[in-house]
Amino acid sequence: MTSLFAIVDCNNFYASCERVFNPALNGRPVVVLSNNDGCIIALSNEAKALGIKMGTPYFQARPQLEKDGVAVFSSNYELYGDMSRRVVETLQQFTPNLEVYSIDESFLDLGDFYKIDLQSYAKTIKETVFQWTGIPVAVGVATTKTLAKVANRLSKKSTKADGVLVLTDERHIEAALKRTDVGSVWGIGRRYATKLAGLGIHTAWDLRNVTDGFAKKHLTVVGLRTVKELRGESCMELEHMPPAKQNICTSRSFGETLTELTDLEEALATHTVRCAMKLRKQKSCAGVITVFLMTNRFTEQHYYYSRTIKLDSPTSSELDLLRHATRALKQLYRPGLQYKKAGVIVSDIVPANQVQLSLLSSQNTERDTKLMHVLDDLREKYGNKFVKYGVQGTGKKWQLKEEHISACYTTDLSGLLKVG
DNA sequence: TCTGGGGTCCTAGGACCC
DNA sequence: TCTGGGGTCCTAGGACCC
Repeated sequence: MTSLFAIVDCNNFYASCERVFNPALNGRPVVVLSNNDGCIIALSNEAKALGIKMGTPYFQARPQLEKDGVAVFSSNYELYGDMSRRVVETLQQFTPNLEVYSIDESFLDLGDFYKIDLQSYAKTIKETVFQWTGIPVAVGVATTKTLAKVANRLSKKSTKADGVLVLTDERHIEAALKRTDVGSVWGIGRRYATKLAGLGIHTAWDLRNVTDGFAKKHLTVVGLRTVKELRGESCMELEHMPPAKQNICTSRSFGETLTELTDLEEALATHTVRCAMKLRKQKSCAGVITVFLMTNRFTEQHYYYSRTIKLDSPTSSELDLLRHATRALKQLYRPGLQYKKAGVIVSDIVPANQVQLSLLSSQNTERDTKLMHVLDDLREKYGNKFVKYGVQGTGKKWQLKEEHISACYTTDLSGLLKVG
């Protein structure tokens, strides 16, 4: 029984989301910026054609963006998250065996679909998603996830394929792998690509033909799996239910550099609350909390300052976590430093129902748990800003720079009032 | 002046134990 | 002077993904 996977990948996802609600942008170059309007993280095809590169700092690209009339957006994750959900719901019409791999990619298990015409089936998926959501996607089909990724990538490059490529024929696979740089293979990053080039491996086809021993020696067991997948031997299963996260991190750069303890406290308190909410959402508790502060990593050698605290017993209460985060911050803080970013990481994560309570704290814990339920419900109904702590402050100073944010078309009803 | 955020997995080496 | 060997746990660092 051979496996069969499709990967559905949204084209230039964030840029496409902006377009869905602003059709005047069709045919125009569009870019989307990272948090704080820092870097370019998404480009429409027209923007790519202008030679603009992913990851370029906004301030560097700005002259060209203005000259070429590129539409620029701050990232709007509320909008992208909602559009992502719509795409997934559409895909679920095709199969329940689906893995949401990232905000803009899903794997579909087509294990039993060999008998059907895969080419026209994949085309139907693509057309349906566009019809229902307005998001253009590309579909790659193959016997392993890694080969499906290759197919997906090539489907976007060929006008003949037009966003749909089924890669099951051995001759086609060979041709496809010969046309794929080794660095474009899923699992081979920049470092490995450079290393492999030094060893005479330049294409995906070269990589497919190395020995197992070579792969393991130079790329570890992870790379060996990639090589096997290129040969058509499926080593990566579909993951229906993503496992609970083992670390959860919430961090942001500040809109401007901060020096005062109280400003840092406000920012960190907000990150801590969000971290606790993520923790509770996956029904976990954390045994360790780390607070970090960063100064300018581009100009200073020592820019990362962190403090890790082991908790008496794992918790998901933001009251507990706030107390420890504040204590850690006070130990970390040095007057006179120009801080650019702060964050909270919780780790040593265990399922909430497995937490052993220490006898002394159990009464508090029970009360906290009830309180957290109430807070989560209120935030669900009225939004995150509805319930805030004094220590979170007004946030004016540290909040993100978002000079080009679009409206939350899909979730924000107040937008309708403004228009009407 | 400006340069994102949030994750995973593997390996090597040191600490520690018997 | 000499100072085994094997197992486990933890951490830091390095690689990758979107």
